Amino acid sequence: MSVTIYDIAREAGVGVGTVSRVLNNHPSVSAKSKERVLDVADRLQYVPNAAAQRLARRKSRTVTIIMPHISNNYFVELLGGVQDKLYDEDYDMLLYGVNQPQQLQHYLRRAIRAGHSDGLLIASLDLPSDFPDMYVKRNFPIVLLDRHHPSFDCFHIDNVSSAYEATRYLISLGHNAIAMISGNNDSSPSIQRARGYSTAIAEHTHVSDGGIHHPGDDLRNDGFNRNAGHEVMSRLLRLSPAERPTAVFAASDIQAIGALHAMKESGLRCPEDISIIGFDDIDLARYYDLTTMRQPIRRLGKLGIERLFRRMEDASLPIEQQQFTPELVIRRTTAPPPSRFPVV
Amino acid sequence: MSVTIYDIAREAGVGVGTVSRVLNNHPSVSAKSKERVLDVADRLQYVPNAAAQRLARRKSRTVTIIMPHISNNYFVELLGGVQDKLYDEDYDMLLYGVNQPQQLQHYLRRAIRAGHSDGLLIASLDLPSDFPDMYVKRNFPIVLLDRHHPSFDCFHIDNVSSAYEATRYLISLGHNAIAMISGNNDSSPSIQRARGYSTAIAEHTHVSDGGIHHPGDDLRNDGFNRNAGHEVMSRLLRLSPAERPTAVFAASDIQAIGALHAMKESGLRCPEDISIIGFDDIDLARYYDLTTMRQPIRRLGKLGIERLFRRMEDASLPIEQQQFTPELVIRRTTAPPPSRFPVV
DNA sequence: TTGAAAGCGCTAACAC
DNA sequence: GTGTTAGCGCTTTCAA
Repeated sequence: MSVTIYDIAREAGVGVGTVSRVLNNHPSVSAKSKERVLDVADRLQYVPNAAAQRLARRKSRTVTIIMPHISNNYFVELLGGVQDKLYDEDYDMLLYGVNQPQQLQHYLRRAIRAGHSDGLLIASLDLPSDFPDMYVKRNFPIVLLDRHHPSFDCFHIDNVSSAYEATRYLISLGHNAIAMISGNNDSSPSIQRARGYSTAIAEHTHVSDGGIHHPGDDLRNDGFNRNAGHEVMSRLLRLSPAERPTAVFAASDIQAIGALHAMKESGLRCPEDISIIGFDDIDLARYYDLTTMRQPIRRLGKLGIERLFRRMEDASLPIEQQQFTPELVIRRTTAPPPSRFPVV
Repeated sequence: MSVTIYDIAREAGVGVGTVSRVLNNHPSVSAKSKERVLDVADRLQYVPNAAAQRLARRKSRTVTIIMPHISNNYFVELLGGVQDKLYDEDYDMLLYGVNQPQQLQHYLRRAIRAGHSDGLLIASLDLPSDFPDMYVKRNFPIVLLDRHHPSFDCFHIDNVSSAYEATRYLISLGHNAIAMISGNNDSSPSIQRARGYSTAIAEHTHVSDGGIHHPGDDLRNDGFNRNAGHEVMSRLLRLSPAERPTAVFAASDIQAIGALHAMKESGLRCPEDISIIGFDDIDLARYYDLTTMRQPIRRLGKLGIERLFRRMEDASLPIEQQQFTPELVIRRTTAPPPSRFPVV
């Protein structure tokens, strides 16, 4: 049905070896053969069969990326850092979006099949406990982003100290009734950020802890989604003004944005009534003038993919792990607290 | 190096045909063989070679998606509608993000190679003029999203009539000095929306056309970006109050938001001083209380991928083209014009 | 039901 | 330099 190198060989009066050599720019072919082959290939509109190439070369020129279901700007940015490199290297990108933990298992199995892809980038996903063993043994090139594991190359941030710093900033503004909007209780960044928050609160005894609040309804993306932020903030806003925190630390920008919407719906102003600080500095944060902790998201993506290429070349490389420290970006959703007992 | 069906066949004392049948759940195998093969496969930790399967089956179980460089919520939504279906069908998704027109050519060539993917979804991208011929002939399954072309299945919206309606709405509010913030002059939605605008203006002779203004600086994403909206609006605001339009139609929400920021910086209020209507109804629109034309983005993605699967099953299907009509969503950035000659 | 064997389309080693 | 040939690992037809 479709034209193969045998067709070209026959038409051009050469062997398939020569055709293959020409098509792959192998040096040892005469100019004459080269021209003839190229001519015929062009005339026949030859297009190589990708599956056959993969099988024969034992290389797929494809990289698999597994990340939470793309429903979120964080991943848009991460991918941005990855795509350019792939284009430069002429590699394809196979993308899996994970909704539920079970899917991760499924995708992992697919991803490491021979002939499927040559390397794997896993972002923002905790590995199943039985996973590392199996894959470390296979020695399949894997790089982790936004997560840490001793057996793999990792590029991630220090969640604990960043959350600590974010909370400290609210305290430094004079807030002494602070609460946290957290994510799902079993995602590691969520846990780590909560720990940083708690440490900061504990160190300042004059600050009352408004608690760490987990979303109940929408747990997509580990609770790092807009609905979750909206839901939790709505809960906080139902408290009496005296019980209500004057500042809130959201575990992610996208939740902070949900919280901002909840405030707006309740007729409250940010930062006049309640200050909000987020985490990540996704693109949207700028639009919302959101104070936040900036993660070098795009940079993580870029470093990760570059490392993956190096590892695909040389599987015996020593493991590389890099931790980054987010920086505080002050915008306009944080301010000193309102007086709690206004003159009547 | 890695274990093949030959290894399994040998160990299990059967032929490779039987192994293959067992692995593919072919009905005619004895329970005994089945058990033995499965046992050995499990013990040897067998994983099939994807490239070999593709070559032999002449199917890749992969769908390619080409869209503008993902930098934008629009595409997050679109992909959301696509991924679920792919998971259900157990297909892989190969994703290409296009930055510059030349990349599109490159990706198209890759995508239609045999053994690469079984179908192609192209979103929000104008096809190169020489493309259709080549691919129509090959009969490769292709579905277009957010664009129209007579030779392919298409799911898109009626840009002309929506822009017309948006403009009419401004006129109905009493505005008679209106301008448009447009995108890059060679993207088709940009052109179509400008046409709808012009038609509406032309039909109302008492309305003075403030012109169609294209961004000069930032042409990313066809000019559908925040900077572009900001830049153009700033230009309009430098006009004297008498020359200034009282209402503006922005070709996209994201530009409208840039325009809103420009107004704020100039100390002007929306809608009191100038009304603004956007286009798309992205997530942010709600937050900014932006009046806009709502596109069924997620739905387009879902319909597109479903159609693609049907076409992959049956390439001889007649072409299906569906055009949707965005709906007007009235929020709070539009109002009747201020009196143009206020009493001093 | 099952084994043998012929592809799928390409690469690469080998001999000339 | 170039043709021939043996894989790559799997599916599927054909006989038995």
